[in-house]
Amino acid sequence: MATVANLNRYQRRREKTRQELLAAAKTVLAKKGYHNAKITDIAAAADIGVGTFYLYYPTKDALFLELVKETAQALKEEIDQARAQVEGLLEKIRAANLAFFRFARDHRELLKIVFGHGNTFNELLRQVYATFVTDAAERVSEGMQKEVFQPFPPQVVANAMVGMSAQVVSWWIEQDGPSAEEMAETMTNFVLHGLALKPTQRP
Amino acid sequence: MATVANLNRYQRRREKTRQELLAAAKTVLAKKGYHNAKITDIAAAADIGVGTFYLYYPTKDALFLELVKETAQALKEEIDQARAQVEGLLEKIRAANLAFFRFARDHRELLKIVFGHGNTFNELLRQVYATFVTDAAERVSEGMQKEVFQPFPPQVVANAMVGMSAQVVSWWIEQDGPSAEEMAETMTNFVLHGLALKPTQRP
Amino acid sequence: MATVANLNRYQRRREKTRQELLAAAKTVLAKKGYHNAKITDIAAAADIGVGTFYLYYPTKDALFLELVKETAQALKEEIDQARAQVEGLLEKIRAANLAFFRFARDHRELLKIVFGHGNTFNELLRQVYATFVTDAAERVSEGMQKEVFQPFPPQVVANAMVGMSAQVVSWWIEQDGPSAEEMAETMTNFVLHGLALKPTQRP
Amino acid sequence: MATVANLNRYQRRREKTRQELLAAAKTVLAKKGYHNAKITDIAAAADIGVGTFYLYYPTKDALFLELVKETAQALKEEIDQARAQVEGLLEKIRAANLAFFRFARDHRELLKIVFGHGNTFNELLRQVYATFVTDAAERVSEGMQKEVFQPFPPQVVANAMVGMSAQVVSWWIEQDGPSAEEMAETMTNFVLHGLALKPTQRP
DNA sequence: AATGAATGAGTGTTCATTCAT
DNA sequence: TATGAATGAACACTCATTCAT
Repeated sequence: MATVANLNRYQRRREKTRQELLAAAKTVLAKKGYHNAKITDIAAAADIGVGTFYLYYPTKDALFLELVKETAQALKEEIDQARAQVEGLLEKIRAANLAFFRFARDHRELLKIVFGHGNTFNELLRQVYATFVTDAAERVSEGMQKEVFQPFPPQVVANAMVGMSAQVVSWWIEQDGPSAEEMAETMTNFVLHGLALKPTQRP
Repeated sequence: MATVANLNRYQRRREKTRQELLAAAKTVLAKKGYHNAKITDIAAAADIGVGTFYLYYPTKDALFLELVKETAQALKEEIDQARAQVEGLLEKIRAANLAFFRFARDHRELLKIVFGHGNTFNELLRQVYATFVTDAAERVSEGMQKEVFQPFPPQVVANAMVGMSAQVVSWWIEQDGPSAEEMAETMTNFVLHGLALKPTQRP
Repeated sequence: MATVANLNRYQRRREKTRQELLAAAKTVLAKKGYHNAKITDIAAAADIGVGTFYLYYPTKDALFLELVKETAQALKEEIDQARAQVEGLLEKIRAANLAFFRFARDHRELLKIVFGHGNTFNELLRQVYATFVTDAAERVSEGMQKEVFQPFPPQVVANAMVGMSAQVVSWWIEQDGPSAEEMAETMTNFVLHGLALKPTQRP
Repeated sequence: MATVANLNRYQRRREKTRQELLAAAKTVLAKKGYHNAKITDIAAAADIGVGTFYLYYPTKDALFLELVKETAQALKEEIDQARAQVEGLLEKIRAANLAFFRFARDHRELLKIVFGHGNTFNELLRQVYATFVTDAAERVSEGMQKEVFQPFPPQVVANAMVGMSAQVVSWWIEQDGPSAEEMAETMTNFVLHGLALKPTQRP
């Protein structure tokens, strides 16, 4: 009994500290980014000693890893659940997207860690992407004015186009897969006409 | 005259060294990534002294910045040019995509720098993205088998979907813009039906 | 009575824990060496809490000190006893040596702690000594073949010579005693002819 | 020419710093011992920056290693040379011993590093050894008074006996070699009668 | 008496940048 | 202009020890 009680007491304390640490880590990482967030900062924010940090995470990387993995895991679960609630592939996509953005809305902080600042590298990428997004947005707007494109929010679509291009190409350059021409064709069709076979059930 | 000739000689030498330096930097950065590429490595690869490096670039970041900006600039020019060659917004998109992938094919090294490894951070994101891509690819394949989706290469579409989601959401969480519901709606429509108003001129 | 019984019980418990702790410490220290043996390891091996360790020893050093002193004490007692059993100085030396090696045989673990690994410093010394021992062993073997030296096991004699030299010199460099020449003379004579006045009673 | 001159200039600078660093390291290590000598101390003593230290030695251990190995090497060379100068195995032993103690006299600092303080471990061993040495010295003195032992300086012989026992036993406990009884016999004979076959040429 | 969570001073090492030559 | 030796601030991590329970 005593032993059980003791264990529980220690466990409770540990769990409490763990929670505080995690919360502090989230805040600090979201604000400063991985590289600028020093262990000292995190420990200070959690109001614990530096050494204590290392009772919970073996390295700084490990903390970051857990945070990112946990976020990804949580997001995936939300999406899976949302998808399971509805019938039909198209409906599932709609549900997944909704879950995704709701998750983002509710966990801004976590996502800021994942897409985090505080890194020369990321800061730079952000700028470069921004350039392309701006450009894309103009083209898209133009297309909408001329009534060639659907009336989407141009910013959103522009970001979508840049994001998909970047990801696809960063995957592709490591591949010995399709030719540049095939890739371009695929992407063009996908962007213009989308995934759905029948252009019907648009709400 | 002699002065001019001298100046030219010096200028030529300077320019030559700068080029060698840039070339060496590309190689080293592509191989090791930003964080693992030390100034010493780059200088050694360019066969110049460390001190000399700083005669050409004020900081390590500056070099990286130039490299990335230059890449972005070159890419943008290629795309703009390609776009200018053809008529019609849809055609322009096709042309842009083609230019984009051709550029990627011809400048793998540069792109590897931009999407570079050698960074705990990026390695991690890569993994996380990979998880989502795998998942997405399965859904997409399923939709194609059931003839609900267009017959695209699933890998490509999956990467595209993950990339666009990540970019859009990372833009959105910094915004005070559309609600999660609106975003989800937009993205769903965009993914399903694409940008084009009329689903006609599919080749 | 009850009080005495209680005290005894507590004392007995305390003594038992102390013994377990000491035994655990011996094992861990012998295996890992002083520097690599963490208090946590020792406590875990003794199946007690870290804090409990400090109820028995004020510091890590104190534990080590006790262990070494205890070992030295035990060894000394064995030797003294053995010496007391026989008559004659030469016999006493023989008895002491015998007791010494029997103690070593029976307490390998303790001696390993004293001459312990797990220490950059000691590892290094060990190597350096080994070099000299190897060299000495060769000379000694040569002398035996030429029948200039007694037929001892060369390895043993070589270790003895290196060990005595190291100890003597490390004592001497702190001294303002005999000159180098005198020291050399003494050591040479000691090594060649030994301590005994008459070279008789060799068995 | 210019290149050669440059190289030489840099090389000269490097060599100079290297020497200063080495000298400073010797002093600091001899005074404080390995563990208490911080890189900062050594760098400060050499009047260089911390970073500079690492231009010459990859780690703190490496410095220590080089110092010890170098010392051992130098000592060995001196001894070998001295030995080569004379004929006869016994004479060679005498010469080696002389070289050894002269080296010690001339390089106290280096030897202090090797047998260094500043280490709980060593401090302790020193004490324990001292106990045994004191004891041994008494026995030896007694034997001399009774004219059973040669008239050696008791301190020296006592240190020699403790040193050889420690080294031999620390070698032996790692061995599957001779029995305790054999070891004791060997050591006794060696201590009493020495290495030489004929007890003649005593000066 | 026993526990183990918490502590934080202390240190080896890195590397972008500077500067005397 | 070119060099590379020198710099030192910065930081992650360790672990013996304390102390509230």
